[in-house]
Amino acid sequence: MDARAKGGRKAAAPPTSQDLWPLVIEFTLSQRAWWIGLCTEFDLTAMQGHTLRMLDPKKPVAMSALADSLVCDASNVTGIVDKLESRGLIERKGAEGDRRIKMLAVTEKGRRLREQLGARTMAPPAAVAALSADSRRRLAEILRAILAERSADRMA
Amino acid sequence: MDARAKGGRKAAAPPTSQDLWPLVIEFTLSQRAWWIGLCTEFDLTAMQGHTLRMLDPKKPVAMSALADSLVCDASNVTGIVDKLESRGLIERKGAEGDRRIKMLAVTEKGRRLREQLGARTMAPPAAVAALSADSRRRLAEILRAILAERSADRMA
DNA sequence: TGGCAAAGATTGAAGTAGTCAAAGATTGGA
DNA sequence: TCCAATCTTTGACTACTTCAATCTTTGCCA
Repeated sequence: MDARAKGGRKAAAPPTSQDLWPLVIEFTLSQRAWWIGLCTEFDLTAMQGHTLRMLDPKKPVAMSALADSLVCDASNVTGIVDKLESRGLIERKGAEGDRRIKMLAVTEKGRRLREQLGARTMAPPAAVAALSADSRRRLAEILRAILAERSADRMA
Repeated sequence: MDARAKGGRKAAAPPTSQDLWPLVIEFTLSQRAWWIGLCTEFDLTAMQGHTLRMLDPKKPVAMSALADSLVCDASNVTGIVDKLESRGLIERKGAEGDRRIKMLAVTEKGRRLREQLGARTMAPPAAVAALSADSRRRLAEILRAILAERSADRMA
């Protein structure tokens, strides 16, 4: 709305990076509500949804690895996994060589739910589907660059 | 990493919208950790940060309006506002004509903190600053289109 | 004008997430 | 064998979330 107030003509002057970035921020922050709503449809919390999204049915991972993926404390993962396991969506399995480790495997039931969630998540909005091949390539490059920059920051 | 595994040559074939959208999702979900980290630097939780971000120092809003902005329950706002108020960052004020309403005003201390947070939030990553004017315009158009689509969904 | 429904904010209860510190189990190397 | 390191869990505490219930105030209307 601010954008329109400032002059939302169809093809306005190119925004400066100072103007563009707030739009990116607004966009990403607005995704929060969308993701929560989507997960709720599947009776999942946002975090449970993230967790299911991260787990690859074909490749079980350790709890600690999941904690890294979710960028949260290992102790936190215990509770989240508890809930998903009690619903029969995933299960803990002992690791081959190391009995300290619990590997997380997606059950068949979990796999089906995960697939449905994924289908809804990945359905591109019409605005994306309508992009030209060139626009898509550019957007992909930009997003990858920012992602790389961000994760470099995290390492530092 | 999957992207690279699949063939991350510098100027690859344009991604299909089926390929692009997951990247957008990955991007936005990754912002969660970034936002939490940023807010933590200012001793704010993510939600308190959102709240301060939403409040315009020049234009107080009602609690209920804030609840709408944050897409959360009104009862939730009470607690969040309590904490920010106890730190002297915002304050409740009675509305002119309606004594039911509490208007939220940003204090001078809050305004300064908000400004610092905003400066950090809005600092465009190098990847964005480096974009051509044309790329910036395209990206802005895309994001606005998706935002509009999403909010239309919410209304429906 | 007196009464009542609706609106705005708060409270309380219950559940989910998040951190940190400490403990238990297991491993691997000195 | 012993001991430090690793992986997971537990416990205590705070924050966020929703829902139902409450309280005040407002606005309508009979």
